[in-house]
Parts: sequence; C-alpha cells; structure tokens
Amino acid sequence: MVPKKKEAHELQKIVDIDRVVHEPARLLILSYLYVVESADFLFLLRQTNLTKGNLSSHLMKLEKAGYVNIEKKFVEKIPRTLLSLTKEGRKAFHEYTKRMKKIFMELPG
Amino acid sequence: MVPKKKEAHELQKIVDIDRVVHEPARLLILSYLYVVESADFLFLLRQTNLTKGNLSSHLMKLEKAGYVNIEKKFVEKIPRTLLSLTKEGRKAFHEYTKRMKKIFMELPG
DNA sequence: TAGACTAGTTTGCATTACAGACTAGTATGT
DNA sequence: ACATACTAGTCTGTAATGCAAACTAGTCTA
Repeated sequence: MVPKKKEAHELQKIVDIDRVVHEPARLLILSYLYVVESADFLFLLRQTNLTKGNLSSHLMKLEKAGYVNIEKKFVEKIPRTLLSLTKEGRKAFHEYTKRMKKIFMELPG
Repeated sequence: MVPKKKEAHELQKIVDIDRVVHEPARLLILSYLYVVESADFLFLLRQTNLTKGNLSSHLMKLEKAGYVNIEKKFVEKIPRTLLSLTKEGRKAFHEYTKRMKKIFMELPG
C-alpha cells in the first residue's frame, strides 16, 4: 500500500498561494479594481504611489494572467487606459483573500 | 504651504510589508519556528516540503535578516543544524501577521 | 517654437526563488 | 574490503521578478 500523501494543514497550503495576487503591489491594484469596477491608469498611479514603469509592468502581468482587461482609447485627443477586473481576476482575488484569511486565523502570533 | 502627504489607508501600507516574511515559504518556516522554539533542518524539510537547496537558502536569508539563529553541532558524529527564532524574528513575524490581519479585515471580497 | 505636461512603454539591472549537482561523512549489506 | 544507501547539508546555475530611469509620442501653453 502506497503511503497516502499526508493531509496538508491550511498553513502548508500557503506555498501554493497565487503569486500573481500575492505580490503586494498587485494585491493593492486588485483591491482597487475589485471595488471600483473600472479605473484609469492615472487613478491607479495616484492611489498606489507606484512608479509608472512599475505600475505598467504589474498591469501587464495581470493582463497576461487573464485577471485584468486593458482597454486603450482616446478621450478628446488624449489617450486613456481603462483597467477592469475580468471574471477570472475577480475570482482569483476572492479565492486569494479567502485562503489568506483562513491561514491567518490558523497562524500563531 | 506644502501639501501634506496624504494619509495612507491600512491597505496602501501593504506595499511596505516585510518581504522577508511575506514570501510564502519563509512565512511557513517562521510559523513553525514561532511555536516550536527550536527545530532541526530535517524537521523543517519534512514539514515544509521544500527542497533542501531551497530550504537552505531561505534559512540563510532569514539568518541574514537577523530573524533566525542557525546553530550547527554534532550529535553522535552526525551533524545537526538547529534553527530558532531570534527576538527580532519573533517581533517581525508578529508585526507581519498583525499588519496582514488588519489589511485583510479592510479588504473587500 | 521652445518648454512643460499627459500618458504611458521599453530597457536595463540587481535580486529572487528554485532545483539539481555536489560535498562529506556514517551505517549497512555482501 | 567495497559498494550502496542514507544523513545532512552547501553550492551553483538559471529563469523569472520587481523596480526605476530613460525613452516615445503626442498635446497644450506662453
């Protein structure tokens, strides 16, 4: 009989946490998008205090993961980038926070 | 009058979170050390399911941050490495979890 | 038409996390 | 005696990451 894989505690599952969401800067971005439904680049830039380059690369990463939608358009000749959560992203964020809350309840300290 | 720096929400502080603790593998390691007071390399290896190389480098990182103490000794001709939290490490872990709990309470979802 | 501003993207770099190869010695089997 | 397996780690190589500064492209203003 092959030894059954030991049942992992909630705590041990932390190593499998979604790294895309776990990164603090992205968690912050996702938190904003989760509540506002749609935001532009500058709004996020101000709220997060990230640099432009950094914000841009995090958004690209989130897009590649299928978590945010990046829509570029012009408003009176000025380019505007609109960001919004995808259904996937909404789910991922929710899963992540659910998991983390559980973990922190189990955690000592 | 110089504009006062906007008061950051609890949420925004997440970007300043202690990255040494935030890394899932290390959070797991610290959680074990927080409760057992002292553990050896193999114990952590089994509990965490990390590879040896990975565990080793995480421990070195924690040591460099001043969070864990690495004591090497021989027990009946067999080398044994004992790990324990330093006072600093205990404090850092506690601060981290306190901060994260607050953040997750504020978080939507 | 020069300078400043808006709105980002691209590039370069230093740091990470991770696993696999390697070291060094002990215990066991034949 | 010699090989194999185990204990206990460390060292090395690599791909990915996060970050900021430099750059692009166009608009507005004095």
